[in-house]
Amino acid sequence: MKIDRLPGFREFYPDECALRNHLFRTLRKVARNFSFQEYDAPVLEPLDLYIEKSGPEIVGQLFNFEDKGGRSVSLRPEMTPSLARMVGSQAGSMRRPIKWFSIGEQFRYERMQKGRLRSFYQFNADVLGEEGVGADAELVTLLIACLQGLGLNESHFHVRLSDRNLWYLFLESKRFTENQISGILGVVDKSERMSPEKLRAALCGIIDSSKVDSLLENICEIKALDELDKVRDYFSEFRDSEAIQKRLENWGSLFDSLEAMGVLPFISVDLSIVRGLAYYTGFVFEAFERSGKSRALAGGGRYDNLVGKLTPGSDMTATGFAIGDVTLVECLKTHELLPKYLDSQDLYVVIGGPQERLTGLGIVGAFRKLGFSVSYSLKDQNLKKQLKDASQRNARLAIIVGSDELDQGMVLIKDMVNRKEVKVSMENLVRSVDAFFTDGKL
RNA sequence: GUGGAUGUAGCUCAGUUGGUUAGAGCAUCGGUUUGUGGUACCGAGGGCCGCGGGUUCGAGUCCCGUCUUCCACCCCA
Repeated sequence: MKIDRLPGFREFYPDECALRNHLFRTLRKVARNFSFQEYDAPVLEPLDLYIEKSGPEIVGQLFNFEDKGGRSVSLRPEMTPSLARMVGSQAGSMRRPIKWFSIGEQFRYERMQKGRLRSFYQFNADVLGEEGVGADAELVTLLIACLQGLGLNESHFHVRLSDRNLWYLFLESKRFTENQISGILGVVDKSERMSPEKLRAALCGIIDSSKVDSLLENICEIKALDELDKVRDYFSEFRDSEAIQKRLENWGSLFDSLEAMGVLPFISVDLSIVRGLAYYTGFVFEAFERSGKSRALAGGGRYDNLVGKLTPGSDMTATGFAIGDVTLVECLKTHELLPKYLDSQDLYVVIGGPQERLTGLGIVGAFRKLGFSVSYSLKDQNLKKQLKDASQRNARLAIIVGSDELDQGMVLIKDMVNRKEVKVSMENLVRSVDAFFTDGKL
């Protein structure tokens, strides 16, 4: 009986696995470069962890079930709740700021479409225990460095930066209630893909209809602010709101940091970004392809209340982001930024015939002990076949162990790229190969 | 969860208005007389035509169901 894999789950054949490892390797390197520490957490968690964070509606998107002990559990749909628990329960004893990252598989029970499967990997980076904009700047910079590390530059992507706190203060100054504010922000989040009539209708359901027109106007104005100076100008009329003025100072300070770090060209001010769920409390950002075609490459923001909510008594400010692998790989593909030879080896030992086989195996073993990646034919084959194999497996050098040369205590080293061949004695073999891999000369 | 499409060798696809043993290219493996590689030529393996029903003398082809994949909504931590 043929048994298919579960819908939305992925198998990684060697090429795809090599690609995945390339991504992870690069992201790890950049994260360490920023002195973030790697952590990991369970793949399976109590269902309540996610309900507590996001509300009961979330269960519809979870890969959840009951285990044999009758516990309601769920595969993790994201890393943040587990992170918040880990940090929260040791909060008192951890040196701050806490700069952590992880790379892990996440699961969501959803209908699949382009860029969205039921299983995917996320790179997560978070800074906890630092409330200043220094943490926000560090994360935005890290996000940009991660994408740059994979070969993307400012012509490929940008980071749209917004501020949920500024929205909140603005709407508060317009005397909307807490509930209305979160409703309005939900509408702002969808406004890009909503017709004006629907937008109006949605707002009518939340606030007094007499206020809808002026609010719609405000929303349009604010969404149009695409530079720091315009944001400053627009909100400078709120002189009486100390909070808004202080917030503008934060903006200035954040931009100064981003400029000093050399990432300002990647930043687009865009207050239409407010991110779906309500727990974000400050700066939020999403990375997009410049073309604007595909879904977000990455997203994140500040969530100062979440740790305390999940671990009462351990309040801790936090900000973080996640990069998903599916959209990222799509993006790298369209820009032809995937490495060509992910699978290759240093050496292929070509064995002339049955008489030379054991000598050849000795050479294979010796080079493997020295740390080279070495391949060879597992059965006797003629030279032609073996060289073809070596070439198709992207071996850099072939070592040809033939009877004629062996009689003189020699072997041939062949550069598989430019087809040059030299004869060296067995004693000099290791030295010659070493030399080739250090200075590229045979 | 709603709606629309899709499904034929490992991959990309042909397959006439239903009609004999279902085809091609690429890939794989073997060979072109046993010491030199991405080319050329020859050959081979490999398909319950997604699965299950139905209509028919006869179904890859038509009908229904189901699953898969894809697209749009919903949602997007």
